[in-house]
Amino acid sequence: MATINDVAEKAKVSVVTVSRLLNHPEVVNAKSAEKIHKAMEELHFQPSQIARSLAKRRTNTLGVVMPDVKNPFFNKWFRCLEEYATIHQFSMLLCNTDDDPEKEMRYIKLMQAHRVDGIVIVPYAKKSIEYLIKSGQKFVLVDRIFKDLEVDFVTTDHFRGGYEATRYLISLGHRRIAVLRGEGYIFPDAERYSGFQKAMQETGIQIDENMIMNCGLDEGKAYQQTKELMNREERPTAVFSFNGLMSLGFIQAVQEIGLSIPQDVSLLGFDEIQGYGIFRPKVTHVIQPIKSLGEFAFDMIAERIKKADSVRQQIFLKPLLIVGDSCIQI
Amino acid sequence: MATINDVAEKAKVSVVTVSRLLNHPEVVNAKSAEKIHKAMEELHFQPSQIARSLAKRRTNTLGVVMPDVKNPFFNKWFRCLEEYATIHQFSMLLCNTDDDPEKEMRYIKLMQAHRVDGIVIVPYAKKSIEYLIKSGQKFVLVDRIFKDLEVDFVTTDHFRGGYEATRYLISLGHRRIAVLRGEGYIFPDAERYSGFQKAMQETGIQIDENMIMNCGLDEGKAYQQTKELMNREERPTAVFSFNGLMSLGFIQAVQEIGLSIPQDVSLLGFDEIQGYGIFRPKVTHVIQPIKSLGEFAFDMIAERIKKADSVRQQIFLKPLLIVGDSCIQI
DNA sequence: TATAAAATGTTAAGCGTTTATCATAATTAG
DNA sequence: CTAATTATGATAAACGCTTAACATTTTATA
Repeated sequence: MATINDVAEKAKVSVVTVSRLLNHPEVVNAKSAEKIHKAMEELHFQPSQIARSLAKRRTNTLGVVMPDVKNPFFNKWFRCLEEYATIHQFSMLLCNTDDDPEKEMRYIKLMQAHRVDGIVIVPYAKKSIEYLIKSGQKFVLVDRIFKDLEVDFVTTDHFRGGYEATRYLISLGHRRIAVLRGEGYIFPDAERYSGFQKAMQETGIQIDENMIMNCGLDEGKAYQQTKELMNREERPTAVFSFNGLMSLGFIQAVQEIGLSIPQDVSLLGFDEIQGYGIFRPKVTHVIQPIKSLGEFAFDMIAERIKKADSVRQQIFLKPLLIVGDSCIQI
Repeated sequence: MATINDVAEKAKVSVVTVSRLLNHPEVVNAKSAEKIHKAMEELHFQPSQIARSLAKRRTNTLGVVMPDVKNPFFNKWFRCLEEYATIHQFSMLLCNTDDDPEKEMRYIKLMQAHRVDGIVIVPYAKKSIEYLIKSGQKFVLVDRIFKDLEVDFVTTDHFRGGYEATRYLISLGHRRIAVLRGEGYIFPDAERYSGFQKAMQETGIQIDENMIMNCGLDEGKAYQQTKELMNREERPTAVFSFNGLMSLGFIQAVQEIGLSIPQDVSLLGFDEIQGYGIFRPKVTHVIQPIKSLGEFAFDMIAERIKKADSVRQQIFLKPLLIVGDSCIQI
């Protein structure tokens, strides 16, 4: 591949002028610029980001470390981040940890070896974050945070999401509310649950611990738990499901049992279901401002890259309750 | 961040020895190796991939250019590729084209600027591939190919998938078979349809063009088309849906109309449905060897990187028909 | 202990850029 | 036409590593 020298030669200017055009186009005059551009075209020249990175100590690339792009929430978020970052001339190195602490650590170090300018991470282990801090790495946390760590982050206000959803169910007259939740020690899940608790307490409703179902992460577990739950003598009148996949498992199980939503049980879900647009009844659900989660994440890391000592930012974004037809007044 | 010089100094060896350890560990003896490793640890040293890349003219990174990670098929594939590539010490720069030719072109050039060792691409525009060829870029095509282009590729044998699925439906006695297809000019879709045609012709069944429904890409269109299709006087006895999202749209529409699968209509889908594991009836579907698509893609590009003149590889992988309960004999 | 082999060091160039400094040339203004 | 501006050039060092060639030291072997 052609180098800057080849371009200079072909355009009959010095390499310095070419470099100037690349980095400070305003200081080279129109004629030269044109000659150089022409030479670049002809040679299919693309300045080596590698060499530039080395010289400028800036790679213009971001490391994105997340649990799993297969997860619909994360892949939507990633796309938003990518789109926004691309506009700002950043590329992304992507890796998936599967919530495995060792992978997470390994990948973080890999990103550092690549000298990414910053890391955007949806973390799993606190230890990883402590390492990031102590190694002086610039980074921002997304979605999952650690309350006692003084770092930049942007996340949905999961507590509020859980709270408002629950209040909504209560306002419809529901008292026996079941919860399909995931890994309780992960921030979003824990917060949503706290929100749920608060709403229940505030309104003086006793939480029935037997109706708090732990469903891991996938729809299979939620499906099984639902079968068990809905075949009890005393069924819940409403179910609050903590993510889209669980909602799916719930719906399927309920259908098989021969019950219907919302006549027999109301459903309120967190996040969307893949292909949800056509589901009937439309499920009432809490959505997260995914686009903003991507854009804030970028803005924050960009800011931090610009000045290491810029003020710390901790942003909680408001979730939104989308009312469908899956919850009824009782 | 510490450099190789700092390490050398701390370990009281020359930089060359450190470099040797990094690149040809077999030539440095155990004691020195240990000293150096210790120094690296203490300094949190990570060799700069940037500097290494520049010196070695090798980045050990792959550019992955694909339509959209949000697509369940692609994100599964990407994960397989990532996992396998990581084992072989490759990192991945990822970008999504949304099947926009201009984005595709821009991203390809971006990858080149980053001097990726190779590009793995699920292409959209033929023009992009022609550019790749003429610029001497090393690359492999995945899933979507151009038959008249002499390049490395790995893809599912979509023709065979379409053919075998159709033969299966025919073997169950179906004659009025409808197809929910997507963008016909994209290779997989076109091939699946050709396979369908061949099977129909071979068995002397007339294709009813009115039952070939174009559904774009999303479940919404498939949903609408299904509603139209299934409300006709003469309904198909079976439907062959070309992807998971469409199957979803179909299922929902059929349910709403009040028909059931497979009693009123059989369904055979290509690819899986998100959360399909719990769907009842289990839908009969053709699956692609996603893992192999990832691993072959990597092996091929790795081979090509090793020797530019290695023999061209064009691989068609066998799809697999998974029989569920969504198709019945009539 | 002499000799061969293995490990390390020294030096230097190179990868493709950027950037600073200073000098010179071209253009514009007065 | 001269002085002030503006644009370019020449030169060189730097970014952090690799690699080759050769010299020297250390270790193992006979």
